[in-house]
Amino acid sequence: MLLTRASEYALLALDIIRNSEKPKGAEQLSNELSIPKSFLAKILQGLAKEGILESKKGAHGGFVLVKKSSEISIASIVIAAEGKTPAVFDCSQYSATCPNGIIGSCTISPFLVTFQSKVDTFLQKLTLEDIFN
Amino acid sequence: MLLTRASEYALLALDIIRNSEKPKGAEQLSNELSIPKSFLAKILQGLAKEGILESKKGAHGGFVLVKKSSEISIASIVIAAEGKTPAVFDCSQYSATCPNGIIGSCTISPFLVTFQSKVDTFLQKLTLEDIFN
DNA sequence: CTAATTAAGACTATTTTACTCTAATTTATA
DNA sequence: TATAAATTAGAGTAAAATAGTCTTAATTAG
Ligand code: SF4
Ligand code: SF4
Repeated sequence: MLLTRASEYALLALDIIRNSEKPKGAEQLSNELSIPKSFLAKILQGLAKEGILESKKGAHGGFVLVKKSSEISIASIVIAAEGKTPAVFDCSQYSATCPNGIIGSCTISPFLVTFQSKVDTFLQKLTLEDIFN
Repeated sequence: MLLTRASEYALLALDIIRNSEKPKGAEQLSNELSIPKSFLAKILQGLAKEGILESKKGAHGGFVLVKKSSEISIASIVIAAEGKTPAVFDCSQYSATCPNGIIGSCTISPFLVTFQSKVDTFLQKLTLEDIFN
């Protein structure tokens, strides 16, 4: 699985948030989507940290979009939700996790790197607006 | 992670096997690649079942390629190694695992399906020969 | 016959994912 | 200014997937 629940929940929540005038609270979103509140809250906090959402504390608080849908890439959302960019494989980003220490001379490494870059590009080019239209 | 160790080991092993005249045993491969023998054996058995490798039992046995490298898609290897096609997400193949039962009306499902199909196509078009050249 | 090898399947260990819980902080508004 | 409604932070837990192990059986070249 390239994506986890975190990305799913982030995208589902963002679709609701972008269609709302007022800030949407974590509890309200979790009800509408039938997903665990604490978990969703965590994810939304992550999106806020990355500057995708603005969070308003206190009564009548909640989350609102800061940018236009067309200015938010799916890549940025997924990275914020997962805490890292989704990897095709351990070493597909040269993250130095080769158990054999053979990165560089590995026969399949070039394939993995190309594959990863295809995925990266796909996600970077797509925006929130794209996927909901 | 879209791919697991099983795919990595399968590909690394296949590169050695295709460059060998004689059948390659699981033990020999596991030594050359420094990967656990039992685990590799399991994976090779899977490749044999899918008709990617031929296995020869008994003394001087081992594994050989049955088709030409250019006739073996990476997709078929990965499917054999993983036991299933690598999924972008739970529901990206309409495998009916939607916890909300909203497949069909889900706002992000179209995106997931397109993403999955991009990945599928990429892996289907690539052959063993391609990635080692 | 026998040593070398694959086959099959149950089992275990490790890691990652998917949460949960509690306490602290902020803020609109009554 | 008190209060209730929210986010924030971080530790902790449960479940699932990954990555392996082990043992026994079946083949087969020599
Ligand atoms: S051996 Fe190759 S594929 Fe495996 S981790 Fe190292 S670089 Fe990556
Ligand atoms: S809600 Fe949408 S994304 Fe989530 S599992 Fe169901 S169909 Fe897939």
